[in-house]
Amino acid sequence: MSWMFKRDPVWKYLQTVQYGAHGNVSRLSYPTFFPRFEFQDIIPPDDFLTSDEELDSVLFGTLRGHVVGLRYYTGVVNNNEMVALQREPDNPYDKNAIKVNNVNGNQVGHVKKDLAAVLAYIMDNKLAQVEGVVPFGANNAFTMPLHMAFWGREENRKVVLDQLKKHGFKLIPPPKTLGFSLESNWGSGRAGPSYSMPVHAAVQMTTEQLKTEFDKLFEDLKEDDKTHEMEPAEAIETLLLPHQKQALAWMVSRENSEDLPPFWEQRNDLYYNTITNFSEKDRPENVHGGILADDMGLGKTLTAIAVILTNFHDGTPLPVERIKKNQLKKECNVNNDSVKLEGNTSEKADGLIKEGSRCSKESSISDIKEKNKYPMSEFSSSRPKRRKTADKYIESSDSEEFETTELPQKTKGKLKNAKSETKSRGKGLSAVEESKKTDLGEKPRTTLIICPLSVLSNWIDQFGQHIKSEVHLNFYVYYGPDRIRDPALLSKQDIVLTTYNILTHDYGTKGDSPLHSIRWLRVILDEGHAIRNPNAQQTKAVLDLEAERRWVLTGTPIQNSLKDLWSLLSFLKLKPFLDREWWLRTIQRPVTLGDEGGLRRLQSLIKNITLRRTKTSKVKGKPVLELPERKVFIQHITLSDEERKIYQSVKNEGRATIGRYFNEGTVLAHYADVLGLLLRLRQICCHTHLLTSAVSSSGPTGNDTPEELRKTLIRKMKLILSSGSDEECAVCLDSLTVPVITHCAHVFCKPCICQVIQNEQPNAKCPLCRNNIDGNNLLECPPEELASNTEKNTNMEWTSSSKINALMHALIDLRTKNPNIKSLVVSQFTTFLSLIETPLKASGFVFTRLDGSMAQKKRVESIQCFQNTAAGSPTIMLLSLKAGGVGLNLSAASRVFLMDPAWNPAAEDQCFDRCHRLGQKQEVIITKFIVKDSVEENMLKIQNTKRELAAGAFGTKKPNANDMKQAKINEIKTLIDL
DNA sequence: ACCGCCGGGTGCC
DNA sequence: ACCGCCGGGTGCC
Repeated sequence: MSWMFKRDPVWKYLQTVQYGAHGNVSRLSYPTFFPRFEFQDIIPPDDFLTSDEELDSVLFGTLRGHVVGLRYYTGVVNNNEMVALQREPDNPYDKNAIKVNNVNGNQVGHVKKDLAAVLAYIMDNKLAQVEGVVPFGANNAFTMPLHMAFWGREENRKVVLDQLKKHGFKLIPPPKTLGFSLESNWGSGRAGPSYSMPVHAAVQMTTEQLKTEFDKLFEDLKEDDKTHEMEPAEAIETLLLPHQKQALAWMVSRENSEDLPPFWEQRNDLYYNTITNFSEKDRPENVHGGILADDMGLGKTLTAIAVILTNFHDGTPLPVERIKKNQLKKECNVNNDSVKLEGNTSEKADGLIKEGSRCSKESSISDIKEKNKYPMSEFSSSRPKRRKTADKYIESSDSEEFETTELPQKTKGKLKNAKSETKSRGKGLSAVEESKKTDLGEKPRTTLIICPLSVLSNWIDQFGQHIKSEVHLNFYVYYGPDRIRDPALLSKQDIVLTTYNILTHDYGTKGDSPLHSIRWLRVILDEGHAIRNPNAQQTKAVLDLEAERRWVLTGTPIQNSLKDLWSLLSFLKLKPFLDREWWLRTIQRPVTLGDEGGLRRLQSLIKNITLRRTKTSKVKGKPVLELPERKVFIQHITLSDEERKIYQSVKNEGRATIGRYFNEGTVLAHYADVLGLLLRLRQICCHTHLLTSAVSSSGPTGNDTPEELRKTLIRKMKLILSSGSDEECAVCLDSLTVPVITHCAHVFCKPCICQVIQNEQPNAKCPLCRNNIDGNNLLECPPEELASNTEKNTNMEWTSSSKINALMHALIDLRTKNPNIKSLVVSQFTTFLSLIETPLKASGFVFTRLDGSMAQKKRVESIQCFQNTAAGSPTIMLLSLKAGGVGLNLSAASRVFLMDPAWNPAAEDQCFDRCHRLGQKQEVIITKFIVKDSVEENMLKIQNTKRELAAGAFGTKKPNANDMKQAKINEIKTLIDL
């Protein structure tokens, strides 16, 4: 190994945390100040992730020391290169030992032991984060100087200084200007060039400036490499819009690019990282991928499909022409195989081929739906019929035969096996291609797409829609209990589609994850923000995938926090950010502290690897998308006297209680009760019958007996589940499946939390609050109780409500004016939707329904039924606010009736966008029903505050626990007019 | 000389 | 390490 003598003093940051090469991951966990359920309703969960402990750090000062024992280790460093200090408590010679590693994680040496003695104490007790830079790293045989900066919370400053003093060390105080951007003017020795102080002192930008700067990050469409357009492969049937062609060109160029990754340059025969001053002989791989962060509805799925087919192999598209030419021949092959299959296998295989040769789009879709309708095997019993067939199929076919899902095609679709497909394509290829194929045994050829379950069917549909019918792709939907777990066969596919849950589940079952034993050509994460929680098993499962090209598609990018961006970067495997320390030192902290250099780096990073267009972005002066207008109307509702009476009595009673909490200063401790009251009020605004299903708030509980505790926890869980918030599991970040509550009152999916407990045993901790948890202490929601609640309602004699009257009036009016217009009727309360069914039926409306409780198969049916524009198709969809994912397309509707306001305006907007999206031809009119003089009006106020907050939320220091507490208390006051 | 000084051996934690 | 430190050899000027 060798190293450089010269380097630019570009960014000499002396800031870090003492994470080791792979970090102290538990510090990434959510802050623990409050139980999660207290906030989830009003402050979006993202905020939990952003008030980071590191951001509270201040610079205590710097210190000089020495790295010793260089000759025993291979790690080398340049002058002025950043190094990581890592505790090594198990060192047999000194329990205080501290390793010094270079950016690559190779050990350079140790901190000299007298200094290590005090540093170990500071690091072990997390009194400060110690970060190192080696001013003269090059050409040292035995020792080298080390500069350290100590960062920590203000309250720890004194103890750190005292400790150091006790051992005879004294920190050099930080320059008064600002701590974060420390110019290292410690040069002038013999080992390297000297550095002058920077001409300009570090500048701290104002919040305003920061925000403006951040906005600029994405406004760089004018760059050449992003305005270039590219025609998709011939195999793509759909015409791409200009912005999609731009994305295609950019993505293909990124995949094929041989450029160095951002912040790397070649210097002589070495590759040099300009941020950390690290250099090495091996050329760092560029990310053959990136982040496509276009707004929802700009066609990310189509763009991704175009990339797959256009940059199919070695930078060339899927050869459509040959396939066309050989169409006849191919049919022959298929038939041959069919004969062969018939000989040794079941009627199923026979059916596959027969069906394949002349099946309609419908039958093809239905077959895919067949495959996709089961949830993960763990969560539901498999369907015996199907399983039997598949088993038989696998058994009878030695090993080669493989069930491949053909895409739904407009004209025809096929189901056949991979073997026949490989053969037929082989014959269609040129000699060159053919020869490649033989040694292609090792060469990855398969694209893996991972998406949330909610958009799985969307991907299948879109492949069907956008690819010409004569094109044949080996496409396998790796989903359902019968999924074939054979890496050899999966790696012969062109495309494998699966969900995060399947991936995570397979990953959890050790040694049995075919997806992890394959080197993929390309991995595409749809809705990539799903991996924002670095602790989640799901994230680990994703990060462990091997791939040459990596893409993240996300409609809700980086907006939330820099942390999210780091998750994505670690998936993209962009050096040196795989290790969070370098990310924190060089970008996250500088940016959050308002440092210009940090922002510059962030900018060039984002410019390099992401493409983002919003609905209002322009291509050649024209908006990317010309969507019809969207109008939001608020219709005020006056409650009937009877409703008002009930409302007031509940409100007065609740206000008295909560007023008491305010006086006692225990509002937040009784947050569940506050939520309960608000929930009841919101329900009354919709329909008084909803009230009966509300969980009655029992008084203060001594909850000493286990049974009492159990009841309290179950009550809390039910409240959380029924309060209309989009409670998600903090482990998988997906909707809760089989919700369970821990003794520390946090709700997770049962499978997720069980996994966590298993992994961390014997000392498993709650991912949210780090309290100890025990698999035996998880409480499930008794399903019969949930069921009885809904039954109670259905047994009640139906009556209308002011809101229902208003809705029906509007719907009937609309039908009179234009019977073809379709509407979404949206509520957070599914029981309310049920109540609405009665008058809809009575008035002769054809309607369908979509809510979270429906099985995947029923959802898909419901969506297709509604999207169908044929006469007699439903004109109304009853939609629960959070049903379906971002990808849900309900563009057949042009009216939305929002029956009750949501806490989070973003949730409402997302819901509106399900019909106000690509494909919408009509003006979209949204009506929000808001009860006058009620909690609903107050919710609107809070929504506005939130919108303002979200607009200016980036980059600055996040509110701390106290700020949040105060904000919360203010919200409660607003909500119940206190 | 229970010192100083010399010079060889030696070297992370 | 062109150092520091150790410990043995040595001892007026």
